[in-house]
Amino acid sequence: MSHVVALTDRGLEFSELLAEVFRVNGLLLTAGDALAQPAGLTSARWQVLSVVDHGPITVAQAARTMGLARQTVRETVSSLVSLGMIAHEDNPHDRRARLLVLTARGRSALRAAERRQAAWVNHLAARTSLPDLRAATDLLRDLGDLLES
Amino acid sequence: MSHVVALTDRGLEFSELLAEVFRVNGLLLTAGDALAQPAGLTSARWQVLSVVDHGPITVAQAARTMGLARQTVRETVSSLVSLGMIAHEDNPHDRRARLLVLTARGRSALRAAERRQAAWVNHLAARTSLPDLRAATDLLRDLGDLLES
DNA sequence: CCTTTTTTGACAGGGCACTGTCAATCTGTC
DNA sequence: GACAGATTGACAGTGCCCTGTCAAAAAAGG
Repeated sequence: MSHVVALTDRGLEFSELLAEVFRVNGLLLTAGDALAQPAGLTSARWQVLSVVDHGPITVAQAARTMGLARQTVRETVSSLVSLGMIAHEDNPHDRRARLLVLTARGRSALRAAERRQAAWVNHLAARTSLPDLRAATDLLRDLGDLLES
Repeated sequence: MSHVVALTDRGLEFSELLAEVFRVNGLLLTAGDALAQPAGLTSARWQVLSVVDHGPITVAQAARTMGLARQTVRETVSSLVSLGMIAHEDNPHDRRARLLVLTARGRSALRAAERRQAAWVNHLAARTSLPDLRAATDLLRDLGDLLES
């Protein structure tokens, strides 16, 4: 056992969970893009539209809301502006930070994606046991809290 | 309820699980990078080293093993070659596809990362209930299978 | 007020994933 | 052996995430 690293049995089980998290995450991203594509969106653009839909907001505020870097949101916003889905409005409170608003095109793309997503989520959720679902969510939440500390 | 999309109660619970998967995935990536950094690695480079560690392999084979595009692995390999952690060997069976092998530097970086990871996993695993852990893994596995179909 | 600190959008550059394309090479078939 | 199809590494381009830097604007404090 020269190069084998010491993992406890528990550690091994845990590693399997981590692997599944990675796998499901990847599959979810793919599924998200598949849901977004017919609306002319990607997952990232969808998420931005969804945040802007809650009301006029600046890039920096949106980035904080989404837990992303300002620059990341800025890039996505700039492509959404090119697509005519987001427009700028002057911000009376801050001359630097213009407000983002949805255009009609942006709003209808968002609604289309949301309708598709709702059907998809309901379909998947109907195939899962509710108690198991809650238990798994709780465990992941605890794990997330543990990882954050 | 003009713009509200129809999500069942079950669908709502399910959405929470999805949010936790995204959150934990992000935290795991950050943790992985933190584990890799002292060894002079990133998560992606670490994964490539780990695959190459199982024996000489070509870029295309490694990409298939890891479930990534050839080009992605090619880029990471090229940076690892620049770092002196991976070397090329002629492949007697295919003149195009040279074999990748670990250098001494690559091997020691990999071992260092693995040692740190083992300690980290064991530490986290010790703080989690074993039955809950198995249940969550199973649910995610089923969900992954469902998503793949 | 005026100065210091913070916030903001913009720019530059890097990491990691993808797709599409191409020529070279390998493989299977006739 | 020759030809057709698959595989391979390399190149080009895209998306999405990050950090660091900068000047302008806003906010905070004296």
